[in-house]
Amino acid sequence: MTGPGRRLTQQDIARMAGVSQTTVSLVLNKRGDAEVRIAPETRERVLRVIRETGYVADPAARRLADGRNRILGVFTYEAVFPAESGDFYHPFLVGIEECAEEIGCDLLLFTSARAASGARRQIFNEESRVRLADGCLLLGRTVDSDDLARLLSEGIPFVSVGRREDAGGPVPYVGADYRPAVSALVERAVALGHRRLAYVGAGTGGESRTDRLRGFREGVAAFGADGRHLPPEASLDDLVMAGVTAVFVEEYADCVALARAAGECGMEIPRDLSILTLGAFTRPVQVDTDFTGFRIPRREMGRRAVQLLAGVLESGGTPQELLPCELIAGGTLAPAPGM
Amino acid sequence: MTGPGRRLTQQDIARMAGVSQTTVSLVLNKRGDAEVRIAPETRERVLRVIRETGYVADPAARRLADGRNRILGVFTYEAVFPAESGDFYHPFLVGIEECAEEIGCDLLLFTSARAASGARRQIFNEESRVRLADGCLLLGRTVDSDDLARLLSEGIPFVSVGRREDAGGPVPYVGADYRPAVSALVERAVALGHRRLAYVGAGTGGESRTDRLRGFREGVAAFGADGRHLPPEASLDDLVMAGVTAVFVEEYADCVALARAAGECGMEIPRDLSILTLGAFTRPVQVDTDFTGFRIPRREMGRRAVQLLAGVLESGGTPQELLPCELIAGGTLAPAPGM
DNA sequence: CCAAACCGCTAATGCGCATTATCAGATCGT
DNA sequence: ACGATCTGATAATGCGCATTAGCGGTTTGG
Repeated sequence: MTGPGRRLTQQDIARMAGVSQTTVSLVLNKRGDAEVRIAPETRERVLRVIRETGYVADPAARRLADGRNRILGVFTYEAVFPAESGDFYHPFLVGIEECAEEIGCDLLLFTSARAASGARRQIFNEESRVRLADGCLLLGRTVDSDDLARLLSEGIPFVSVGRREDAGGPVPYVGADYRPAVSALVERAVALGHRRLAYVGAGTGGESRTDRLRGFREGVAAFGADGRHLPPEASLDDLVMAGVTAVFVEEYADCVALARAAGECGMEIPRDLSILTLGAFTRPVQVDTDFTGFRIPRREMGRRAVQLLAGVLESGGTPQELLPCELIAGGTLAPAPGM
Repeated sequence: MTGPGRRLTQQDIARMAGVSQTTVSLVLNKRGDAEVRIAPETRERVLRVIRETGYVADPAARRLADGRNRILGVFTYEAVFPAESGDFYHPFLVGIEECAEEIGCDLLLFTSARAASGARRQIFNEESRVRLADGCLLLGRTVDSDDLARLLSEGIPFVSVGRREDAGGPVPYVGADYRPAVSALVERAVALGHRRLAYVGAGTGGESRTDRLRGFREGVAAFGADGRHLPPEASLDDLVMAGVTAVFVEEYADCVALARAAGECGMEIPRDLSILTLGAFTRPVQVDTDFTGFRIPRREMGRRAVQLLAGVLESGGTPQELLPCELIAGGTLAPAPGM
């Protein structure tokens, strides 16, 4: 095909086709424009040369000239590919990739964004390549609010995967709708006779946690039950002492630990205690216990985030969307003891 | 920080610091150069403005001017994030991301490279953004040899993850060293008294398969046994009839199927038949048995590929490297019946 | 019959940066 | 005191592309 020499430019193509660089550019971009006309014959000639040489425009130059790239940046605060982070990002990425492919965009993963000290990643570091992308997707359990503010003030199009509070202005996001999901779980528990419920977990440290706790409280209020909030380190004893019959556990890991502790005390789940998880179901089938809870629509969130970002790029706006969580019946919710 | 207006350029910084754009650029790049001198005072003044404004250079312009980006392209022939492809790419990506982060590079995933018809991806499509990256990593069970040839002839730095035969020239790669691994498994089997061995699988269609088969044949020759090659669709009966006592199965899925079939016939693994897996994942499957075989060092391959690519970018060359596979004892290899 | 519209194309310009060539002033040597 | 060297900075240029203004030449309308 082409020799090993310098890469082809539009200038080269122009020479070969006996036209100007402008014409090549026009043929390449303005397919059937009204303003500028190109004779069909000329167009064909140019296209033929392009085809024969396999010319491909330099994306950097293109970007510099017109400010577009069809590249979406993906920023995360931890490593994307989970060696140890429990496949947290993975389902999101599946959705993101699917959708990016559909709309013909490439994905730029900002893996280099570590702070020098090996601390947390940061978006606007010295060598940041954010501006190479048309827009960005933000992933992470929590996102630095200063980063959000800066993104906002710089007018960089982005969508956060996960709901975010305002940060010097409304933040575009697609999140999981935890509140009605948790509330619905509370409703089910109450319907099965549970009257003393507990939420075990921080309930703070990120919108997703506060949303869960709010959903719990709303559910308790709406369906009439006693609901208490206990810290993550709450023991099984604490629960039993308080007469709790259904526990809503924020962290999945705590959920498993609690079930194990119960087993060791001779309690049977869910006969003696109902346990509901409000956390991650990465692989429902792999797990030994089939907890009652809900599924976070991670993949759909990824897809939707790309769609929303595309929309922002097209016509601006500040989309905010919450996707429903699908309830999972599971096997750890049973009628309250004595019902 | 900065208003919502146009993004900052070096020109802006220059104005604020009362110097020329050139000076800003020099301060930014030539840290302590001998040719061009900048007064410490001036340098400080410029750096201060940069710090205060949070200026970040436009990567596209940078790239256009000096031809570097610190971006590594990642090309795959299927979707990277496996919803159904059995997590094939994932371990590679873990290693790639780790290492890219270490050397301060971002990753550009060419997700948009689908052919129009939804066919196979192709590197050099009309909108290819390969040239935005300094170099590329190629992932995939098989890689189009025309693509390789073009990559080679265009002088685009790249490293293939997986060994590749020459394609109009030697191909830089890091692969798994299947031959000694399979051969070593053969040795173990022979040491346990097995005399009639079989390789079940295509043995063609990609270097990794041919390498496995060659390793098998070499092992059989070296350690003195009867080794035959059967197609993937070979049945359990075929094996039993042939008096085979140890099967080396190329495809992991076939491995599982074979074990199941054996179980249904009342055979006990590995008492009546030893089964060894050679670890080619093409089709997803539920893992349940702990097969004897070896571990393909996928993560290490990813890491190493990035290192090699960095080396190529630095100083050229055509690295070719095979990484050892770690043998897995597993529970499906036992002494031959009657030993 | 002349001005206005149209046609197909190109020269010129700018995007933001890195780099080269050069320049004005200070310092030096003899 | 005057050319030579050194210092610290800048004007100019180019990377490859997209875009705008405008050019000769032909057709049209009144």
